[in-house]
Amino acid sequence: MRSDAERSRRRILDAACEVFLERGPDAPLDAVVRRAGVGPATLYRRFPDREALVRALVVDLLTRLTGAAEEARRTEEDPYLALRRFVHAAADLRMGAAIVVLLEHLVVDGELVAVRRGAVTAVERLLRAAQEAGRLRPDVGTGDLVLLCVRLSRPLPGGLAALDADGSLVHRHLDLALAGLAAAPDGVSGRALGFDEVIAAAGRPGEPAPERVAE
Amino acid sequence: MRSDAERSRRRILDAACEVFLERGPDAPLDAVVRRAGVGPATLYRRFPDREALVRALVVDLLTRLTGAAEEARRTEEDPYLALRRFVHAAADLRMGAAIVVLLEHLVVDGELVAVRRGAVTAVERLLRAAQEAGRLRPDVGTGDLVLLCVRLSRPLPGGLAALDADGSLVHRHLDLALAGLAAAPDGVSGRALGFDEVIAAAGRPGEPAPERVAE
DNA sequence: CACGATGCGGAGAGATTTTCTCCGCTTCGC
DNA sequence: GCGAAGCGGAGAAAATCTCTCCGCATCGTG
Repeated sequence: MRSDAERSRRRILDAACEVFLERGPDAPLDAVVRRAGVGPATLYRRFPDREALVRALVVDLLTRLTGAAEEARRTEEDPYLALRRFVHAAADLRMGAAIVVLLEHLVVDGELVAVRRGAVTAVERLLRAAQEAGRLRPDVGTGDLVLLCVRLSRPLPGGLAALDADGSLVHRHLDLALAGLAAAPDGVSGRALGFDEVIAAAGRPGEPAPERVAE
Repeated sequence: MRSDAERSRRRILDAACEVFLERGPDAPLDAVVRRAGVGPATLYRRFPDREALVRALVVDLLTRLTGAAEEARRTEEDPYLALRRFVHAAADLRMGAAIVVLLEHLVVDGELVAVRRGAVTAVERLLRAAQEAGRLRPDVGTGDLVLLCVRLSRPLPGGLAALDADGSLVHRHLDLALAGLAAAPDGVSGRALGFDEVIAAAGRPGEPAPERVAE
């Protein structure tokens, strides 16, 4: 692949990530094109239809996410700090987009299942280590962690986004939430949420579709 | 106003709240109509244009929000518990919508300023009381609180929304975040964010428009 | 209970937005 | 420098959105 083609591809994926985060998975591809600063033809040449783009984006993000989790585990001694480092990295990767986009209009094929499993495993390992070290309250699950990341890493709506132009506010609020996840005196309603439950929910967009797994 | 007209109005406002939260403030009014289960003519009869609808929604939500803050202060002895009660009530009111919608396409007129000031004052009073009681870390501001509410009370994207069909997950995650806001050992990056900063950001949608205050 | 007035929903015209393709020019890699 | 691959813009076709007209239903009152 020629270098300019690779550059275009990267630009399109980055733009798609932001646009899908801001406007949902049905956002016009035209908006992606504008954000990426490329011509429409460039997008449609590389990604024949919406599904191809979405699939490429999800694989890209989940792969990098898994990498971030493993790197955090290698880099930090303290399991809690490792988790924290990972969470911040996940926010920078705009983890929310992977989820937003994974959920709708996407047939889950073998490749996707594999990539997803890699990410799930890596995150579960991080969380469990932090809990076993007693640095994290035991009544939170991986699902809680992921959903908090999704919620906190989505861009703020409208003009509020300007408050966080450099992304530092996301990190501040992640820190606050992490402080809540650390062993803390207060009781919390509900029960720990597992990653598997999140995945199961991801499979059924509205009501109808069951987890559409091809093969 | 006839009783069925009142019912329609309520349905439309509730639907608009959800739709704007899910799809942003530019969501087609057609979607609001479908969600509300009314005919298009009913919406356009009651609200001549998008602005009228948005304005009515914002006033409605901010008024109820202020009421919730004051009620929380009256009901709970402990200032921290009062704050907590309020935050949960705000989530139920889908506070995010007020903000999302306030930010764009809305000329801030006298009525809006008044309603907004009422809400700001009530919330600041709650937060300050909790901090003075030493129940809340001093390095968080009203802006932090509001932004966390906005982020946590927005509906989860796509199929994930099913995880929180009854809204209990929002409350669980608010509890977790509140535990982080309570006086806690961990350091947090950044500085306390004031409410006024959020409001200022609210005024400028993208880059261009200054806070467009009529009168 | 019946009547006048108010409100409602559906069909659909017109405007706008979105998708997707063709083609002449540019850029890359050898 | 030359061939091939890639790029952007213009624009047609399709889909979506906005908003109105009108016949029927519902409400509140006498």
